[in-house]
Amino acid sequence: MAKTPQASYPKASRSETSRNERRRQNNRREELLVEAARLIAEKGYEGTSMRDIAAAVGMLPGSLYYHFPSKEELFVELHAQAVTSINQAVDRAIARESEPWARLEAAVAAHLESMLETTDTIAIVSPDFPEDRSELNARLIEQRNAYEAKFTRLVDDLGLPKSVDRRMFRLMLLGAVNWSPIWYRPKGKAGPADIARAFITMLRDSCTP
Amino acid sequence: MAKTPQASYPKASRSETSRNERRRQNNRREELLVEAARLIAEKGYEGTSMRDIAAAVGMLPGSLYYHFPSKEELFVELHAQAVTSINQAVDRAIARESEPWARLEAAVAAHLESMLETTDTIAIVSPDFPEDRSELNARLIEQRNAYEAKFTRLVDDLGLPKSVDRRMFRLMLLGAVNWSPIWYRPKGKAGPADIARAFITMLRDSCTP
DNA sequence: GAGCTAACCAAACAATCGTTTGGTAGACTA
DNA sequence: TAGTCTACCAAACGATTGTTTGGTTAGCTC
Repeated sequence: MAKTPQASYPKASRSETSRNERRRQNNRREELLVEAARLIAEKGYEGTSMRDIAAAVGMLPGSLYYHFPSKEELFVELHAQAVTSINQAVDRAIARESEPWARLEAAVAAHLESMLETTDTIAIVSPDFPEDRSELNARLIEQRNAYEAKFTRLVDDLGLPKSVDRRMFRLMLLGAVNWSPIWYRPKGKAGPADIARAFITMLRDSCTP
Repeated sequence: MAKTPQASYPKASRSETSRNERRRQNNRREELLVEAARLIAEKGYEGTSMRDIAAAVGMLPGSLYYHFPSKEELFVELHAQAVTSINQAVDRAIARESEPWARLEAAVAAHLESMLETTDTIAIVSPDFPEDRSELNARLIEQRNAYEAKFTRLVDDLGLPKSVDRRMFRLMLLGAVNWSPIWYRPKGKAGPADIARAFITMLRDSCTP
């Protein structure tokens, strides 16, 4: 009973024998999350019913509640998974660069790629839940805080002139990036890397000749 | 039976006497739209039921269908109203300026003010409907096309160097602007005009010293 | 092979959803 | 004053929602 692990999924067994961890356990759970992500990305949170998710994996609606205590909890876990995934992708990207502007551009490109290429992430990182579901929103925002702090650091490292508001700089860049799923078309000639380069270039270099 | 006028609301009368147009008609209809906008801005489209809207104006749920043929149609009209409102606000704003960058900044400020100050417009202009409701989305996009074309013209007038992709410029700016309701807090010291100035400054002037 | 439990099935629950149908009070027209 | 039409009320319809409850089976340990 150490610091309330709160594992909603069944524990491996009572014995702590590390042999054969997790046994046959959580088989469909991962598959469930994948299908749920796909459906929610396509039809939205409200537009996707528990029956839809269950049918996608060939289960009955009630069976979902063996794996997740509620629909909201399912989404929170989905959101956490998406944030972790993007976080890792961004970390790998900025590790390859050293120059500050190049690092920021790589981070933006990785963020864009996660949102635009892997369809599952769309509408998850940018869930735009209505305000009245405040407790849900609070948990989602908390999950994203560490991620956004990473961009604060990247912007700080740019050594911008003091006349430039660094917070506004970050909000403008991330806003433009997060909005891109709205207008992005996969068949277009501009991929994530192109968009990232264009955005960074417009901020770094002056647009007035 | 001329080209299917399809007026869902009742015609003033059979006679075409222009005296006393619209009589006492459409009394609560306007009030209905106002309350619907307020509720949808607060709880989202799916989160707002026809019963909620009816209760807000003191009517019974079924009575809404005297004014609107469906919930979707109600929203489409709401969206059209919001787009028109923003359109007019932007027009008034750019009419006061002559220098191209000042005109663009004024347009952005007006757009931001419409989204951030008048709460009714939030989540209406940026409805982010799931993809599967394609026919609804198509109609909303059509309503916004004329509005977005206005920004295309404003950007063209800037006389940007040929190295700058004007489409990307517009998408970046509008993306950053449309995302701002996510992080904007009314009690903050940066109002719509401040945000507009910051965004435009970062694009016009170089961020590298 | 007895016992246990993870991982489901089967069937319902109450609530809510958008919408329809039939009726009606009151203002207006003729 | 009779008739018409607007702007609702009253009550339901069927469908769908998230969720619960009790049973069942297959794989594991002992």
